[in-house]
Amino acid sequence: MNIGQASKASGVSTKMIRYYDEIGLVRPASRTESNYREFDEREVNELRFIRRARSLGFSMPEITQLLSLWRDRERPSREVKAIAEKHVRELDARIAEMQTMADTLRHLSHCCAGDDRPDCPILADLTGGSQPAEPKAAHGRRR
Amino acid sequence: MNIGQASKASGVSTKMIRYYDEIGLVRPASRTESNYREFDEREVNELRFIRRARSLGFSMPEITQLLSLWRDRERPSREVKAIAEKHVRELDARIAEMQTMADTLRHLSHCCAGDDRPDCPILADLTGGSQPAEPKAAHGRRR
DNA sequence: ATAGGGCTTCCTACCATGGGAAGGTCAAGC
DNA sequence: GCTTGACCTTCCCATGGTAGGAAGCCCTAT
Repeated sequence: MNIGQASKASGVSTKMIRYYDEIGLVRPASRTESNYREFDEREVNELRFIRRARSLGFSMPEITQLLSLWRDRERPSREVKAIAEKHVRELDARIAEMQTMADTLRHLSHCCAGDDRPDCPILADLTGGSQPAEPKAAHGRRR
Repeated sequence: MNIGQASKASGVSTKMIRYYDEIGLVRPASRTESNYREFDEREVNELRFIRRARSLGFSMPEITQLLSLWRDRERPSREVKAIAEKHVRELDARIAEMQTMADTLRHLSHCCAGDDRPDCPILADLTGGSQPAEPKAAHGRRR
């Protein structure tokens, strides 16, 4: 199987297959006489594995770990589970962050008339934001 | 005010201030005789604006739009609101995507014993994933 | 006047991905 | 056997937002 067929079979672009090869995520593919990479079912399965893991948001280092566990028939499932759970925690953290952003914006949008007038709580928030702009009344500056 | 002071006052790194300058997000700062950039309160406010908008997840193109609306005292708040709402929709979409990933992984984790044994539904999913691997038993392939 | 720190520009890297060019290779049809 | 077109190879470039660093100029305080 050459790279194009492996690409179709795995759903990973030829670009990315070469890249994974280059960074050592998969073992360097064997080559034909004329220097073409050649792939077998096993390697295609690895590519599919990577594709699926990427689609679940795993980082490349995580995938490196997962791949080596996957190759190891003696692995303790504990280790796989630990990686997955850590990743879930990271996802949850990022979700919470974005949720906070979205909620803030929803609130501001809700308060914004959205008509022809220029007054806009959204811009007001961006202006002042978390920093209270300048106190201006310099003598009694709190904090 | 030179770039270092503007950076402290705005919370934007000098690196990023120069970058925003370079890509034209803020107007090129005026220069002293010795080619130092100089900033006034108004420019520092713009930098704060950008920082706050970044922290709400707006992209640079969106911030470009927001900044120009912010500078325009005649803007209709409608336009600001539209940008914010579009961004909220994008955030929600990305949140939903990540939520799906997290839920999938939570389910798989839940099904994984997480002990010394090698059997692992997480790896099994990554192997077969959405693609049913190869049917192998070729005659009766469901779906 | 000298030291130090701030300023300038320019180059590099990150990460995963894709676009494209230049040139070698294979297979099919004549 | 030769042409054609599809495929392969490597190499370079770009993305986006941020950071690190080097070389060299400038300012200020001692």
